This record gives sequence, structure tokens and C-alpha cells, in this order.
Amino acid sequence: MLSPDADSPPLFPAPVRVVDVLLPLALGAAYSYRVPDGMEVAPGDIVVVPLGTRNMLGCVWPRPEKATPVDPAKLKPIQRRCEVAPLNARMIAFIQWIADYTVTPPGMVLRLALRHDESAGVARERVGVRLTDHRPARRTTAREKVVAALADGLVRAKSEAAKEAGVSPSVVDGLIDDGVLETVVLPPEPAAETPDPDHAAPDLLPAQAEAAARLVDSVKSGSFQPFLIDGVTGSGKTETYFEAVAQAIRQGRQTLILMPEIALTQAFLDRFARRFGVRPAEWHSAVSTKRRGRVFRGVASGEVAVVAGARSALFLPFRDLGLILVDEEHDAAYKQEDGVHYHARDMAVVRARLEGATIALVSATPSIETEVNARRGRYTRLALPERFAGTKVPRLEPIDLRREGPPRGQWIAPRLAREMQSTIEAGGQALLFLNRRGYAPLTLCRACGHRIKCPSCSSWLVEHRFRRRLECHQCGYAMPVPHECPNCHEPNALIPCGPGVERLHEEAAKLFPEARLQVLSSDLAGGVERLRAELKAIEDGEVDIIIGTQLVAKGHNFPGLAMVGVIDADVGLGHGDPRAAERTFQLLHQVAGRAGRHEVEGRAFLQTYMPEHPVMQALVAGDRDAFYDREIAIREEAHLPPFARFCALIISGTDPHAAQAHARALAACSPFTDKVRVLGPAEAPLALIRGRHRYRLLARGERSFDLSAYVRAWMAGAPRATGSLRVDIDIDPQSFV
DNA sequence: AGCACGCCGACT
DNA sequence: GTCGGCGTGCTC
Repeated sequence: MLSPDADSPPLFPAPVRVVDVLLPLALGAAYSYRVPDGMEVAPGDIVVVPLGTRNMLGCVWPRPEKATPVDPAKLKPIQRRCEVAPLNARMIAFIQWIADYTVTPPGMVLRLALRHDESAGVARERVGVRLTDHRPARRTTAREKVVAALADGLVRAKSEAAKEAGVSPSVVDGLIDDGVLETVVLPPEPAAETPDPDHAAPDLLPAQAEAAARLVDSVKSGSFQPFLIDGVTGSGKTETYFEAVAQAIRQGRQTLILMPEIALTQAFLDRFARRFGVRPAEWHSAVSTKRRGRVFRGVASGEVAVVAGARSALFLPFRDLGLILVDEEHDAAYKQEDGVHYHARDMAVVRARLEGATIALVSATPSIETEVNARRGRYTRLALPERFAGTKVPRLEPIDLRREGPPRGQWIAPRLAREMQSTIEAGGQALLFLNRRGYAPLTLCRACGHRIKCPSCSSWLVEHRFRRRLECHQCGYAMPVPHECPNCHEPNALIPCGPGVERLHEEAAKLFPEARLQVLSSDLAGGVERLRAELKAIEDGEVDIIIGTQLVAKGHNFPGLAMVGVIDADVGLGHGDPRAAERTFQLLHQVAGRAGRHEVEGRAFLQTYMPEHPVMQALVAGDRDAFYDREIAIREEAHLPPFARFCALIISGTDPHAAQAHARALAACSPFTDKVRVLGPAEAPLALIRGRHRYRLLARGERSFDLSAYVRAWMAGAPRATGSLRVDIDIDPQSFV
């Protein structure tokens, strides 16, 4: 074969080939690049392209129909194509969909899928070593140790061999050079072992078996179907959906189990292992970069069958995703509120639709959105009404703090104390739930009435007596506890107001001097290790009274827990947050549900100043439907999600005219101008103002509100210098299905 | 997101 | 005279 002469120009010069490359930047659109001769690229390929002075990783992107061609003089060539798995068409569609829906530049969404350095990395070849017949010419003690360690003639990874011999890896390298050891290429370490769908098939209750069968059928059908697994605490929701996982494995399709990060516990992984023989691949912030790289590539190759992961796992490049489970679907941690604003639960539904996958949202207390979708038949409800162990859902009893509250300066009502006493005497454990870390949430000056606030965000500083500091729970600011009032300088006038878990511990210790107490909060001294140890101690019955924050509501099991006392059931109610009732209901339901899981009849007590509040009434009556009926009616009336396309536009930036520009734009494009109000930070509901946003517009528009028209109007009228536009993601889940 | 460019204050 | 603060704007 004659090779073409490189010096002479071709007779017919090939036309310049141009493709779009999406870069992981906030750029509005993909940029065009020239494809060098001899390079083949297709949409989804990961490439390196020059941008300004640097080189960047990007993804070849489908060219829009009406793309404005870029000046050919500007075109730079693609540098190289990366030898990594390209994004498939479904993944591209997913990224584009999220970008459109959340009004975010597509590059920012791509970043979520490419961000992991591991996506570009290629698995490094693992080198193993084995002893040969040669013996070292130069003998040293270190070398002797290596020879002795490898005397069995088996292959070991290089680092492994050095570690076993107790020498540095360079000794091993030296022996390789001398021919004493030979190198062997090891097969790449598997990202995860393959779960066995038939490892330990469970016994299911009739309701579980029926629900499992529905899910299995759906996985078999290989088409998009959304479900809600709606089961009371302890009804075996996990075991039920594990059967769908087994089916997906049998069919060779992949499964994603999404969970809030804190719910992804050892206990869950162990349960999975008991059913499938091995643990699933994990994906969350605590997984090492190296391990993430393996999982990432394993997911792309299809080798990893099941991933259990936090929010960000939603953007993994699955080769063939057949099943998604969203555990604790009501959890607020699924909502991402910086960078790309998205709700992982809703985007999971979108991804399932694009992948042709079965999806099940799982909760004992579904979010309002999901409940509405189930009631309207968009999601198929699979109800698990009974507890697996045959025990009843704990009875909830209100304690009216107006009539039978504790004396001033104390927080455990006499009745609650009596119940705790008899619980402990009967050998059971009691949990006091108070969602406030530290000793006291407010420090007040008796002399001048000054309240100590955070200098940077003006919320109250929380006293942490153990650490002898005042801390801001919003921004992390901390200072030593002052000896005099910072305002009037009166010494010894500062008094702590209200309870935190530390103070509650103090009170409980006084009331029950014999009892063994343990505080559980996220700032427990000693970190994760200590927490794990304390949980073990509790499980082994070495603790009588647990005093815990939100931490105790999720994930961990307390087999000996007989009763729960909620110190302040009203926390969270009464602010302007439209989700206050929902959150309180979910949290209290969940905490109360911790009691009496195994053979012990559980009881729960709610200390409240408003026992007549609908949330308390619904909890005490055990009437979930009443709660949902009311919440749905309120939202429908107020045009809040899920009955409005969105409820808030957030403007980041500092331009004082920006709010007016938004107001004009809203008025220009909303058919419901009378329902559109512009609220300043002081007026907007407290919970909607968090952090750095200077202005927030609440557009209580109808679902027909045309967002793109709004954006156009805003762009036209926006002052030149301004921040960016973001859309809050509490939106209409109808459009996902 | 970076990185350059640019236009004003305190240094060798 | 220059070094360097970060405000603005561009990158195919």
C-alpha cells in the first residue's frame, strides 16, 4: 500500500468539519470547534479543547437546529479525544432537560456530570510482583524481609508486598531491577462485586409481596413507570424494593438507590449485603477520589450493577439504568440550592423517563408533591400499611404545656418525667428529642435586654457550654462566652434562654440521677468514630435515656427504644415558611416512629402549646389523610407548589435596580399581574430568605406563566450591571411524567 | 469558572 | 516611575 505524500496538498481539500462542544462553564451555549483531519468525533464524546489561554475538558454536543454559525476565523481545533466512555444520548437529553427546566446554562449541568476528576482519569494498571529463582546479589535486611514475605511464591500487588514485608516500596523496585522479583499485570480491581439476586430471598408479608410483584413486573416490562412506596415506619419498604433490585440484576440492568447522605448508613449497607451477599457500590462525599474513579468507570461500563448514593449520584453515566429508588423521598436534602438549583427526587423521575426505567419514591411521610401525584394517579401508590414485626405504630399523646408544663427554667413536663421513670424501670429506653444543638439558643442581658447576635448574619448566637463558646448556626461564626454584656458592659448579667440538648441533658441528669444518659448530636465530640461507638452502646442497652437532635430521626436503629418525648413539638410551626407544617409533620412522625420497633409497644409524647393545631391533631389521631387534605387545599388556594409552576425567582447580585427590572418583566408577561407581588427581604417568608440573595421575587403565578417570556422581558429591561437569574425548584412535578 | 485587561493608590 | 488592588468582560 502506498501511503499518501504528507507534503502535497490533497486534490480535493476536505470541507472544514465543525462540531459544537459544551464546556463545563456558565456559558449560555456550546462553542464550535474545528475537527482536525483524521479525528472522528460524535456527540457525547469527551474532548479537550482550547479556551482562551487554557485547555479544557468538554463534551461534543448536538448542534441546535437554528444555530448561529460562528465566525470561521475564530474556530480553534479540538486538541484530542479522551479515551473515556462518551455520554450516551439519554444522558445528553437529561443534561439538556435540566438546563432548560431550571433556566441554568447547560454547561453548569454538564459540570455535575463531568466534575469528578475521576471521569477523565484512566484506571492505572496495577502491578503485581512474584518471587523468581534469582537471589539478590546484594543482601540487606530490608531485602531479606521482602524475600521472606514472598516465599510462598504467590503474586501480590507491589504496595501490598512492601507493606507485608514492612519495608518501603523502593526496596521492592530494587529487587525487580535485580531480577529477584518479576512483575505481573494484575487484573483491575473490581469497582464492586456483583450482587447475587438469589443470595437470601426474604419472607414477605402479603402487602409487601404484592407491592414487590408490581415493581418486579414493571422492571420486567422495561418501560418508564413511576411508583410511590408508601409504608409506615417499620413496614419493610426496603425489603420490598430489594425484590425490584433483584429483578433488575437478573435482567442485567443497573439500579440507582438514592438516599439523603445521612441515611446512607452502615446499617443500610449491611441490610443490602444480607439480601444480596455483597454491598452495593457507594457514592457520596466521604468516598475517596480513587474509589469514586473506579465506581464512575464501573457505572459507565455496566460492570457496577447497583449504586447506593447521595444526590450527586443522579449524574453518574449509567450504561443501562433500569431502576431508580428514591429513599426518604420527602427529605429536604434532595434539594440542591447552590450552583444548579435542582430537586434530585424530581430529576430522578425525569431521568427514569428518559432511560425507560422503573422508579419508586419511598417514604412513610411523602412530600405534598408526591402525595398529589399519587392521588392523581400519575404515580402508582403501593401501600404497606402494617408493621413487619407485627407491633403497632406508636400511639402519640399530646402534653399541653399551657396546662401541665414544667416549672420555669425546666423543659421536661411532670407527666413526661413520670412516663420516662416507668419506662426505665421496665427496662426500656427513652428518647428525648430536641432539635437544638448546644446549651441555649439565646443569651440575653438581664440589665439592658440586649440579645447577643452574630455580627455577620444577625441571627442569635447559640451557647455551647461544653466548648465554652457562642456559635452561629447559620454561618459558623464563633466567639468565647463573654463575661459582661457587650452592649451595656454590666458584669454577670448574661442569662441563657431556652433549651438546647446540652441543657436538657443537665435537667435529665438531675431528674434521673441513676440513669445512664447519652447526648447524640451532629457536633458530638469525637466525630463519626465516637458516634458509631455511642450508637453501638445504645443498641447494646448500655444507655437508658438518649437526648438527641435531628440526627436520631434517620437511619439508625434503636431496638430497645420504648418511648419518645418530643420536647418542643411546635418548633418550626408558626414561621412564615409554607413548608413548616409539612416538615414538622414529617419530622415528628419519623421521630415518634422510632419507638417500639421490636416487640415493644411504643409510645410517643408531644409537648406542645397548641394541641389544637391541625398538625398535632393529625399526628395524635394518626390521620395522615386529614393532614394531606388540609395541606393540599392550602397550597391550591395560595398557588404554591405543586399547583404553581414555581413560587420564587431569586436574583443574586447587588444591583439595587434589579428588583424593579424583574417586577416590570413579571408585569409584562404574566397574565395574572394582580397575583404577582414583589417582596423585599423583610416581607418574604423567613425560610425563603437564606444566605446571599439580596432580593427575592415571589411570583405566585399560575401554571401557565411563561417563564421564557419572562426571561426575555427581563433581559430586555434589565439594567446593564446585574446579577444572574435563578429559579427556585419547588415546582410542578406534573411536567416530569 | 479562569484569566486578561484596565484603571487608580502606595511603594522602590 | 512600577507593583498590585479587584471591577468588567470574554472565551469558539
